[in-house]
Amino acid sequence: MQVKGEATILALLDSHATNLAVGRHKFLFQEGDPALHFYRLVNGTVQLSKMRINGRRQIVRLLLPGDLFGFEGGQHRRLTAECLSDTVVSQYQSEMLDQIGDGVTDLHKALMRFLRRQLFLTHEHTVMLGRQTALERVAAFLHLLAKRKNIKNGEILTLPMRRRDFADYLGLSVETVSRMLTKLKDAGLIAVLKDHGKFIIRDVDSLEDVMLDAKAYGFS
Amino acid sequence: MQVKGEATILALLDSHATNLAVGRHKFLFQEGDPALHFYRLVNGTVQLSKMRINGRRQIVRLLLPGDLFGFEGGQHRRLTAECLSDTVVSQYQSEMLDQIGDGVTDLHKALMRFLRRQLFLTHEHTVMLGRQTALERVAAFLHLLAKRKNIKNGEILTLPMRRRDFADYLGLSVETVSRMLTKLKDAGLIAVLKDHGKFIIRDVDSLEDVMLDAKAYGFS
DNA sequence: CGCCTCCTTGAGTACGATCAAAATGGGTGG
DNA sequence: CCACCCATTTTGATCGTACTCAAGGAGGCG
Repeated sequence: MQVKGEATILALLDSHATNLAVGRHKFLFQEGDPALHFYRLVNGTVQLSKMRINGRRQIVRLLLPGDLFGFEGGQHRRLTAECLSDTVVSQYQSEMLDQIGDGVTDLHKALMRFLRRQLFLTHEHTVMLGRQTALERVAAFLHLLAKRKNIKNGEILTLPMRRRDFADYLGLSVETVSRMLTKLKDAGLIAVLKDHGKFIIRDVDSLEDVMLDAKAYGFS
Repeated sequence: MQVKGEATILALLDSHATNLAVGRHKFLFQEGDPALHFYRLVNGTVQLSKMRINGRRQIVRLLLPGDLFGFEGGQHRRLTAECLSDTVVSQYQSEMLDQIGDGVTDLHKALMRFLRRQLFLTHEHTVMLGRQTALERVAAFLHLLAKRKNIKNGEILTLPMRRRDFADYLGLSVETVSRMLTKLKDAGLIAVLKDHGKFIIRDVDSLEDVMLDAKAYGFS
């Protein structure tokens, strides 16, 4: 079933494909590039990675022949695609994702957009777990929720999770989460209310700084 | 644009929706359940998690109102969805994902399936980075590639990555990867060839055991 | 042959986990 | 309303895993 599906993709796409040969250690695209195409890996190996400000890198996906990639969403690349070996890819216009099939409903387009966004968000999570310290993770989580819930400095962030859930999201122990919250509290970036699920966000921007590089911000 | 997209989803889906109210700490579904529906979170907070054999848990996604979930793919749930607060969700038949829009092409269906599979794979990666030891990660990576490339005991696994890439995929340092490979070599599960990109896989099943729980297998 | 890159091994350190105990708070029943 | 109990969080002490820094080996290529 899966195989049949992939064969179908191949057949339908091939009439619109441009084939590219790319050398070892060459980049197909890099973070920030405009996202004009998506790809199908024909031969070779490609890795998708993200680079953090402090130079630490996380590879979020390893691609083998048959894999599609480069449609993670958005106008610009949020990932870097590097060829690990001499590689052949088929290249397609990104617009095809919306155009193919005249009867494609808005619903389907929206679902696709949603899935692509999920993929992006999961990649962010991957980077966090692979390449951020405990303090950076806790700061990143609070920052994420503050942004998503549009919470300004001085306002209350409510999240109904217990510390156990908090820890299991961040890949840490309960105790470490608690300690990092205390650190952020002592630094004046948040206040922890008696109701343990509520925090006052005192300084969103500093949370972002800590999230990006706790050491550069001045923590230990 | 994003907002408009989501509003469109809402409007189109609502005619087919069943609304559910679910209490705090109740499960919407658990790993292994048949996957008959997908959902839209109307109110409350839901978390998607995976439990490892040794009892360690990783939350792979936190859902807020407006988020869609439950279409990660496959016949059975690979995630557990737990309500963190009293929650309202709209429930839809999974079949709608394939049926809606008569003009939906095989290409679009295949792309959707592919995206859903990617999401699943990324979740696996997330669990690895959040809740597996260095040795378990290295074993898991070799096991993954051996399976994917259909390599049997005694055969050669070629991966054109350098140790740097290996490490950045696993969220480890180069030195740690090297040490863990040596451990696996000393235990007789692999052999490391002079050409550093090639390994002989000596015992796929044991690699899987180590990947699942290195301590239970007998390491350190 | 010699240089350069990559990998491995070694020594010491540090971050976060684990184990243990104290503090805080919520809920229940008297 | 208060006293008690239980669950949860915080804090403390110790331990262990993986990181960092450093040196040594092994291949590849000119």
